[in-house]
Amino acid sequence: MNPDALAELVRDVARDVLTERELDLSALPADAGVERPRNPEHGDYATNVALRTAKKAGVPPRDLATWLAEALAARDGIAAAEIAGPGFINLRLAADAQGAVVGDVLAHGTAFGAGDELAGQKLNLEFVSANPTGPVHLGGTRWAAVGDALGRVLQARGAAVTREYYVNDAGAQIDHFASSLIAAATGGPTPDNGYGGAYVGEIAQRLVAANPGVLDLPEAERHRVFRDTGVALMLEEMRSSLHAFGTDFDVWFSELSLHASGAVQESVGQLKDSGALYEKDGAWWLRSTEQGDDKDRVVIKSDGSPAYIAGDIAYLRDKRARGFDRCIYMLGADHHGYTVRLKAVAAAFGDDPSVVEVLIGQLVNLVRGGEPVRMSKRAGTIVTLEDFVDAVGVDAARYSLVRSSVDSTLDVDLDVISRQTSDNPVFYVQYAHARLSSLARNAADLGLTPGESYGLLEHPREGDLIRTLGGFPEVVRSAAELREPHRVARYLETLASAYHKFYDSCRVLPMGDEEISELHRARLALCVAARQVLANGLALMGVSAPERM
RNA sequence: GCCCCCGUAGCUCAGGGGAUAGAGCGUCGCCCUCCGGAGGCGAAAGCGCAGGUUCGAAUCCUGCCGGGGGCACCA
Repeated sequence: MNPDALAELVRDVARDVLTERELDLSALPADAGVERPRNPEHGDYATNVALRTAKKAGVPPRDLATWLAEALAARDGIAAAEIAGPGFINLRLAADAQGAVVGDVLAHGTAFGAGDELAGQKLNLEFVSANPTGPVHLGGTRWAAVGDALGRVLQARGAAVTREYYVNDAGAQIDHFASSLIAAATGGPTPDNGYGGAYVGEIAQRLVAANPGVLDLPEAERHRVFRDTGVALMLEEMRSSLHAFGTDFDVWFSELSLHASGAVQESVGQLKDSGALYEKDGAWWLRSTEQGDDKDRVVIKSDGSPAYIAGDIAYLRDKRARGFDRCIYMLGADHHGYTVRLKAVAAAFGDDPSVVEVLIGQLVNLVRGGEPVRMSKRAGTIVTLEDFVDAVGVDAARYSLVRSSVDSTLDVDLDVISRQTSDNPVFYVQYAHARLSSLARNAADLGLTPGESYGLLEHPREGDLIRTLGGFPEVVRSAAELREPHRVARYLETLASAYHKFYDSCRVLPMGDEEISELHRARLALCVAARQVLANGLALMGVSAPERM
């Protein structure tokens, strides 16, 4: 019996009891369920349903708990139901009922943990979207890991996900980038507001090599070639480093294309016509204060040119036209003020602002030997995605970024992560998987095959492991609902721990010439299930599940 | 001044109103006659402060203190 089934049973019994006692059925919370108590003495599962229902039903919690416990104890699969404290009911499952979870895992395989509550939802996930004026740095890397993992989690629960990268290839920064490339190609000094990293020289060199004679073009023409080709080369580099990182985008959306196609003009015109924008001081304004902004924002400047947000207006309209139910934006903390503006854009189109969902990720701080490392794209003293991966590898890099809530600023100590020791919890989780893989190989050598006598799995640590496995689908479900993929990472650490503890106490393979028993076979099944769930969880984070380490 | 995030063990971080607040690393002490010791067992050590809501608050609300990040007719 998995937690869902048990919760269903509890609600079922509660309805029976309330009906029988002629109490108010609506007192029962719809989400009444079970939880795993911290203290093992409190049973396999516990429910607070009596506490939550008693007041509204008008009966003392302990009385209600008593009735519920009696009724629960009589049900199949429940070995014991005891009242504790103010009205908790502590439940113990029969070993065979609980062990059936192992069979569930084996039956579902890679699909264990998947669900369908998001089926039919079309979600657009926009993340990274770093300016194509330099390599992806650490902040973008955090989103590359978290955004991709979130996409995997959402897909696992049934959503249709499009990963999208908004390319800011219009605007002054791009011109500064082009000027910097020209300066590098001609041996001139890096211009003010320009970019001076080593990568600028490399790209300039490649650009000139691929376009002989480009330096002899008239200035405007030369600038255009450097800008367009430079951005293309830069993007190709970013795309390939993101790919190596395990993050691939379905759509690379050009900001410039929105201007070139007239989409900006059209969408702004639409909002002018509908009265969503108003004119003041020669400019056109978005009523962002209606969504809580400090002040309204300019969409069309008084000189007639579009402000940055005009692109966002066209872009959101485009996304909605492509049929996305939700547009999720993942932004750095330095852009948090943008949240209300984007919601205001949705509202301007007459949409519910909740179609725009903005996730704010706090910044990643770099530390080296306790000293903070300053990041500056222009000075070239940045730590890039590639630097990070070179230092610790893709798995450790992704895992260390995904395992924490994006609400937390993250301190990454380069000295620590460069050591490549087992400081990182990813090794703990991967090791469990490797150990289980090894066990599977040994079992195969011995001719041991998984068995289904799950009722034999009565050791406390077998029970812990089984219950942990049973909790996986709910973890994935909540990670998707809350947009918090780090929950999966934390779960995996718990699972790895439960497995190691089990393995320390319970012998799986027959010793010496011991005969193969049903217990051996049931334990092997449990191990296969544990390995499956570890692999499924690691896959959700885009981290490999090694057979050997 | 206004807005967002954070404040939990020595460090980095978990903890969706529930019982005795957890993990990794670090410190100290244990455990290998065969399945991977990259493991297990034990010890020391913590919710910034003050109110409020609740049967029950690390969690929700308010205020204060401390840290980080934002507040453009820039992009």
